[in-house]
Amino acid sequence: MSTPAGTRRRADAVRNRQLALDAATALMAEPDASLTVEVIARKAGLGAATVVRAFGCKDALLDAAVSRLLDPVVRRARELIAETTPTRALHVFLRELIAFQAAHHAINDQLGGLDLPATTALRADLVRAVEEMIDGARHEGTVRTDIDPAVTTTLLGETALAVARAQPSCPELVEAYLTVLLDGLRPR
Amino acid sequence: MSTPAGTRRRADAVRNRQLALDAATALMAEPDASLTVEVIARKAGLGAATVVRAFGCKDALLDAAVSRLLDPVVRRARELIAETTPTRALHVFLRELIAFQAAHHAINDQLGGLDLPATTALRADLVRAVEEMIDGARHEGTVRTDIDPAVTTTLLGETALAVARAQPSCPELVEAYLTVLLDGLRPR
DNA sequence: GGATAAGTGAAATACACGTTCCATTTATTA
DNA sequence: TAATAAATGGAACGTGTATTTCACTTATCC
Repeated sequence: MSTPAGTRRRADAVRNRQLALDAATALMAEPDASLTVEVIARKAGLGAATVVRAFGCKDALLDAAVSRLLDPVVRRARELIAETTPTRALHVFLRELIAFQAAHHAINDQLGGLDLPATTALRADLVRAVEEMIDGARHEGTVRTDIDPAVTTTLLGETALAVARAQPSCPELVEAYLTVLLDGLRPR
Repeated sequence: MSTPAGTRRRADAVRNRQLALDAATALMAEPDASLTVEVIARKAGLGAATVVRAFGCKDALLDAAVSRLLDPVVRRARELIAETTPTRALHVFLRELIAFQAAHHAINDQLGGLDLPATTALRADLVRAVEEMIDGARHEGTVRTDIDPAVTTTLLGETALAVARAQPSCPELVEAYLTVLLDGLRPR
């Protein structure tokens, strides 16, 4: 379904698709990059038409690029769940998530009202993983049980994103956030 | 400097300026409104050219509209500071601020990288007011003193905004946020 | 009411995009 | 190497914007 249908795919097309993906991914780590097809194409050393053709449309390219960045984050969440206690996993992961978001805030800023299927699926995976951490931490007695787990997850996700956004102009924010939020989440 | 320079200003021009401002202000309360000059003009019953001319450029109109919405919020902050204890002021204002932001999230979403002088000034006033509340609450012993007041203010502002954004899809979020954050802010 | 300058808005312009065309180039295979 | 289909990218196109133009309308003042 994704491999040769009736005809062959040329090697240079495959390589160029990869170049476009690399360029887009790299741009997402650059604050204030504009992420237009032109800019991505120039960075990849390709024409704009080639970049678009390789993915069908611009949004598909963005979806692929974001997914590639998000995938290791989801893996990391699962790894932490497997290797340590839920409480520790939650604390460590939250800090790492903020760092990731701060380093790629194009992902959150420029991609507001877009339909990116692969990205959406990965985000769901990520939410599931955090919910598992919170659920485990509740059983360990380190997270309050008077707030719905799903709401707690949303609260964490949204506020962490906000902190990541604002971090560039206030580096101390992250530590303050983690201190206040994790304290506030403890049972009374 | 803002009143008649060498010639007269016609009454209908003044009235139309007001209509444009009203239209823009109203649109900011409508979620998913597009805030283009065309849309604003149609809503005001005017031509696009008239709307632009009344303010010089679109951004100046947006600046005026946002300022008009933000001004009462700043006044309310000062009123609370004058009328009640810092701790109570902080709690009440935070809840009201979130409600305001949720009701006008066009202000936060569509106006990302714009230069809006009046709005920026008002935002600074608002930050100052919240800093006063936090400072007072610290002296009352309800807010921890191991975090810099400015950082605390930033933390409150950014996370409150995030919660307001997400509220539509999760109404319980606001109460959860206020509970967790204000608990987390208490001295240990 | 008439003269005059101010104001109006539909249409033209300018610009930044994503996307598509198509004449040319290039990989692939025999 | 020749034949063929795939791929390329500069240019054209379509769309959605803000802004400007200009022939016309209207408020203002005598």
